[in-house]
Amino acid sequence: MSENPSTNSLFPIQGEQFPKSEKLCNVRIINQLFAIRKSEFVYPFKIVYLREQKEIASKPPQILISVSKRNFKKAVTRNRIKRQIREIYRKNRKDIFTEQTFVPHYLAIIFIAKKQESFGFMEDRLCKVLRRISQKS
RNA sequence: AAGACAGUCUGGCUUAUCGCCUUUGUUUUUUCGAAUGUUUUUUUGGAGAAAUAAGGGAGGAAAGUCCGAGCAGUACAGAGCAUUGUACUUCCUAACGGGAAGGAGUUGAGUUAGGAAUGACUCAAUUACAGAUAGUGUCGCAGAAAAUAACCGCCUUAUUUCCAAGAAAUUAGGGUAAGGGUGAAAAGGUAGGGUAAGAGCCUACCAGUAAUUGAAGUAAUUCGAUUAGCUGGAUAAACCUUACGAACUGAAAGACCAAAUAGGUCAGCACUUGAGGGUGACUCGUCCGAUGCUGGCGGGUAGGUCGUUUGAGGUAGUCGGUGACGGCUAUCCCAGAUAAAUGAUAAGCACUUUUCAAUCUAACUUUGAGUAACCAUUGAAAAGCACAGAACUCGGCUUAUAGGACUGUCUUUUUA
RNA sequence: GCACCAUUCGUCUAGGGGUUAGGACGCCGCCCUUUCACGGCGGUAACACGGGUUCAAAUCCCGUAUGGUGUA
Repeated sequence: MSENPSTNSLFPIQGEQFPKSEKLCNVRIINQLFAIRKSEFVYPFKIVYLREQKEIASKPPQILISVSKRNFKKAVTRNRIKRQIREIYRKNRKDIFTEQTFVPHYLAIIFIAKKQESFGFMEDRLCKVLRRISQKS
């Protein structure tokens, strides 16, 4: 479609922007997402995803990030983990989701671990899970 | 100078790459309305999106949700009961259970008076600090007795036994708080008089209570005087009494806009003799025109704006006040998110600790010099760099907190 | 966000100013039995933490920590 093969039509202009339309806020869709429960797991991430049938994804997926209050009591550490996960997703999604791969409509990234992990470790593992989802058909 | 304790203030910095939220300006674009106009338009206003430029973007506790207010809705004549909170005095404050200054009590240290008990003064810490003589309740164990004290003891009267009298003993009664190994607490303390034995029964001194009253102080209270009965345990963070206060619910409060009650089905009513709708304040007129209205069942929607960040506001100066704090003047606008923004990564600097090396020397071995601790300086490496994230907004309190700065008190050492 | 409750042996609990802090299940030892189980006897082990009131606190009051509940 596009002349330049490096550009991705899902994330056309500035590939590393993260506007509000890519965040999942609707309560009904969240309930639907967790009712269906299609998921992948690689420590320390569990990913729940949903793709509506008969539709080809033309928009980038909406995501939500969840860190349990039970495992991390303090708001400061929860906020930091969520920010790190958001940065990893923002930097790497362009390479993972393209027109040729499987693109879900909605994603929930859940952090399962009981202690904080290093940024490099989390980046490696999160890319691995997202690639596994993108290989599906 | 070091350490401990208490209080006040502060709570890292820089660069690069990629981002998030918000305010304002410009450009492009979508949509809605108004005017002009009628193939194509132009002007203007509102709302949304994108790009770009500039500005701003967590705290001293944002935390706990322990108090007090603003604000909003509901209720409400007034007063009382019930429930519940507070409690030395004066002041500060919008208000407070907060704060300031003062008073009193308790504890500790020092000085001093004294034979001692103890008193006086100074300093520090601390106190939910009204009432126990309005009433009710409770006070385990021990102890005679735990709050209307008589078990033992002491004294005495009557009776009986022995009997010259007295003494002793038995039984019944009376008086008596001086004595009785307890206990957290034992019915004012000491001395003298007094008595059958005793007792504030009386007297002196001391402690305390009540009433009247003088002086100082705004007051709490302090220093005194007179009289009285002589004395009345503790507990109100037991019930309670007195005084003062509290209506209830919380921004998920509340206000507005948009969307929605379509189609279906059941029952009733009206109707081509014109139902109903548009235009219009209404009627007439005119246009559309066959189903319309009411109720039930069932079905369906759940988003946005305001509230919301200009406020008992901040900063600086100055004046008043012992102080909390207040007045005046100047100046500034300083987060506003909504399943949760204020960041992520990398590098460097600063700070702290540890280790190593070098310099410096006390000292030692010895007389060529060598080995060289502590402190300090320089360099390198490693580790650490607190507590913690706004959710309508303020005033406090409480709790957490690496490192740094300042002030006060106490202790130790050195010098004079 | 707001409102509220609880914390006692390893577990579930009683006790609401004066007890040796009681009970059940568990664990340990002994007896019973050829052995195990059942049963009997005995033992072990607890008032979340820090202050205060009181002669005396698991209990009353204040603060902290932890866990939980309700609320659209």
